[in-house]
Amino acid sequence: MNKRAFKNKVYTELARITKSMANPHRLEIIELLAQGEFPVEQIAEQIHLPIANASQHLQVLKLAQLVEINRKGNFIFYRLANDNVFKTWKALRELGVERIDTIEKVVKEFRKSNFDLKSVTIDELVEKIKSGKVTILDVRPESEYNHGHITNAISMPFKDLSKRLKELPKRKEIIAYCRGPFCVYADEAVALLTKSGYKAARLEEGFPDWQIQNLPVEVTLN
Amino acid sequence: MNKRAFKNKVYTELARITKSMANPHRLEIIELLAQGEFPVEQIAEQIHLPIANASQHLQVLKLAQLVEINRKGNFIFYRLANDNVFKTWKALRELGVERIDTIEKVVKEFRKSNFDLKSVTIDELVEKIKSGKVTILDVRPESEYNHGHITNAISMPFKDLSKRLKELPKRKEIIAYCRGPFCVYADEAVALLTKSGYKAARLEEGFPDWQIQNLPVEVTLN
DNA sequence: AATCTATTCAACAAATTTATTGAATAGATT
DNA sequence: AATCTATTCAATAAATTTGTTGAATAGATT
Repeated sequence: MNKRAFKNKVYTELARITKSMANPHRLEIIELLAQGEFPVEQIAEQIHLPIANASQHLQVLKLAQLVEINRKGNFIFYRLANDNVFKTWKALRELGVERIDTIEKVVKEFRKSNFDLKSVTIDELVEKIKSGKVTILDVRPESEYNHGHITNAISMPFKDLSKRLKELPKRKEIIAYCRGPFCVYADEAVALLTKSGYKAARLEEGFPDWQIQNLPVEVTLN
Repeated sequence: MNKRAFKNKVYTELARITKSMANPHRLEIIELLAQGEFPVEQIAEQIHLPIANASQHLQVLKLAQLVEINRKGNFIFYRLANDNVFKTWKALRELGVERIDTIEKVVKEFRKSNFDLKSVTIDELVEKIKSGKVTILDVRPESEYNHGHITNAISMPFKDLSKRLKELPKRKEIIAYCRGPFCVYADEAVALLTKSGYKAARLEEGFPDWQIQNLPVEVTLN
């Protein structure tokens, strides 16, 4: 094989992988699968897509070896093939937020007009944990919490939050987190908490960003 | 704006950026521009593309704000817009090498059948530098060396290497590097050096990978 | 073995991406 | 001001990607 044929082969393969990510629905699927494993039907529901279409996008990701499957009874669960998939999505996400004004603007405007709330970085949360006085709240659906969460975080899915407010301490600051920087559960939770007299802020990023930094996590066994 | 409209907007924008990278020629252009800035004609020549076609690909990257231009006299020089572009390319590259058997296999086979040589990682090179006994050889074209190189590296573009072999010490180990893991200059250099009785190995990755880790670099002023 | 059901497949039209060609343009240089 | 030239644009055909529909399938469950 000559030099040019070698390069063509390598870059064509890399473009193939890049293409498999280059679609809004597939990026959203990747972000979702960073939370754990899900059957097609749940993925389709989360992403607001017809099942057959979600399945097609999943085939694309599977063919590119970015996701793997795991059959349990009647259901086929999809999951990310490994950490590098999330790392690449994270790099793309950060590139987009930094480079494309539209994204930063849309995120800020959405947050501001709908919530206007405070947020903390992962580093800031680490400091708060060291100093002790903080309650960490996981507002994702319970199955995602069970699959992995920040050590000592309390699970309180957003849909249950209003009923379970009393369980939370009034004095300690509450940091709510969810799937990632574009996940709205944490915004909604902080808005509700603040309105109800709690001191609360959201974590800017999500659980997978915490996990990839090798910060302490727990898994719920069953 | 509601939740779904917000997410659609964000993921569509991120997919737009991803699409702008999702092409073999554009990935190769990004890797080249990680070495410095180049006019269209040089880019086209390096990538083996008609100029009009290279220009079109550059427009795609410019529209996505991944590259910027800089006019000098009659020429328009293209460069990466910032570090995150290289970081994302690096993430994609590592994902590809790890996930896609074809890539690893092609790289290994190409190296083995053509050269069968040794290589060292960036961490290993750092150790070798500490212990003193190593010569670092930059075999990229001189303009790329001038734009930025590993501190204390000697510039000896591969095309001049055979004439200038005598300038190199026989006893010290020589580590040659070039643009990145798919760049062949370093392989060719190590093959020639080894054949001529020098002790040589290539750096697995390239100068931009060194630079992004904040390891010591120099720029040639003029 | 028959049934059930989550998922995939197949086929199609619409939209997008790509390479090629030759002409147009912007902005230096003379 | 005229010329030169590196780069971009415009137009086209071919190839690829996308969403939709309804049927097919594989593998549990009964």
